[in-house]
Amino acid sequence: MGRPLFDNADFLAAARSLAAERGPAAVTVDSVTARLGAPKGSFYYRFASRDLLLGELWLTTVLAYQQGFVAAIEAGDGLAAALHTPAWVRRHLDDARLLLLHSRHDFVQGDWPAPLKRGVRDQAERFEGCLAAFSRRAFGRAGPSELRRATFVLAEVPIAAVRQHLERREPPPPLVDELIAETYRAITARPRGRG
Amino acid sequence: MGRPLFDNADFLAAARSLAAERGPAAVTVDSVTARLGAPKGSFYYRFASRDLLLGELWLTTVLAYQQGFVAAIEAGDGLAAALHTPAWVRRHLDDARLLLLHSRHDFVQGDWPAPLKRGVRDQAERFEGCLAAFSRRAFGRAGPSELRRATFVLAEVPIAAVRQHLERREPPPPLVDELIAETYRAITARPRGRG
DNA sequence: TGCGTTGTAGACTATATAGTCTAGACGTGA
DNA sequence: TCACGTCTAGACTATATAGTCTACAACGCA
Repeated sequence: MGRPLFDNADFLAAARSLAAERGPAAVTVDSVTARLGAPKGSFYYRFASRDLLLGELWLTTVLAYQQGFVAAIEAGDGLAAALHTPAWVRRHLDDARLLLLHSRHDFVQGDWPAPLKRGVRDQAERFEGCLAAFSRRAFGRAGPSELRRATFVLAEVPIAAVRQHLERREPPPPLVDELIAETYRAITARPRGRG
Repeated sequence: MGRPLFDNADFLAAARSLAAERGPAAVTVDSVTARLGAPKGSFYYRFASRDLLLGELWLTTVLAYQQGFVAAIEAGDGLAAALHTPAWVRRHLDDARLLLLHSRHDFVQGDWPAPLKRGVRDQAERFEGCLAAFSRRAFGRAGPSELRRATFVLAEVPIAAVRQHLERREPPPPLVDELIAETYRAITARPRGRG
């Protein structure tokens, strides 16, 4: 042997399926290489550490998820942004399990590997930019409480509505979209409060 | 040496604070006994396994949390049940972190220790009973989609609204209650749909 | 054909962890 | 005061894991 039998993508794919099946904690260097039939040396030849593998796994997944969300916001369609979560989940059940059933800290604890830090920061800033843009459009300004409202309606509620179906490995039913949409309308309706 | 220096409650308290600070994974037999200055033998004299400790920790916490929720449902006050989450979180920040920031499976993976199984099952049944009761009252029946709505408005949304504050170790601001209440009214309002 | 680069191969080390086991200290009741 | 039961004490075992290190195989190029 001597020529490449495994590349970065192989390791990432094995890690991805393990994480979807059994959670990020089950993604060990041994389990990944075993699934691939690869020796440990090949793994460490390509990834400096387990953290780098898991960080890359998380980051690529969150970017893929965020893409449609950002597009909806840029198109000025807040409801579509809120409904992006169930839609994406239906198309990418495994990736969704990986991303939405676990926290970022279940992938990499403590400091993130330097090569990924900027990527994570950019991702977060882009997301916050979306919240601010939406906030201005829907609520007229992007102060703290408007941003809090935006987070609630665009992120927290959609993710919460989808979670139990991810746990059961099933696509969220249409009712989930209804619940998200009804909440969206209530929270973005101009005259707020109980009266 | 000889007479009891530590009892079950001591170990549970040490585990509780560790879990709140650093998550259930950080609750190891060594970390718990170290925090207490107790020897390992004392721990295993009282708990058959780490799983038993963590299971008991989770179960007692979820029961404490559920108590106010059940009371609100039995009083026929659905909104109070939805707002119970932020209220309880404010009074028990540490326990709330422990309970709401992690899944049950982060405490005990695989099969639960036999002595706890029944407790967990009863707890789940009681919760489902509440959902059904609320469902009947708010939606007229307790079919699958009404139960799904009930879960959304009584559990998923309140917990989601509170999460980011738990992560920051801060009490949820009043705005969180507003968001939950507005959602509650929208979802339980009689004439549904977009019209 | 020989040599250097790239990557495979897997034994090896270090460390964290759950759980076991034996010794013995202390209090209590006979 | 003695024997026994309760509980502390901590060394010990087994296992999982991240990461290291040395050997060498295959390929391309001179």
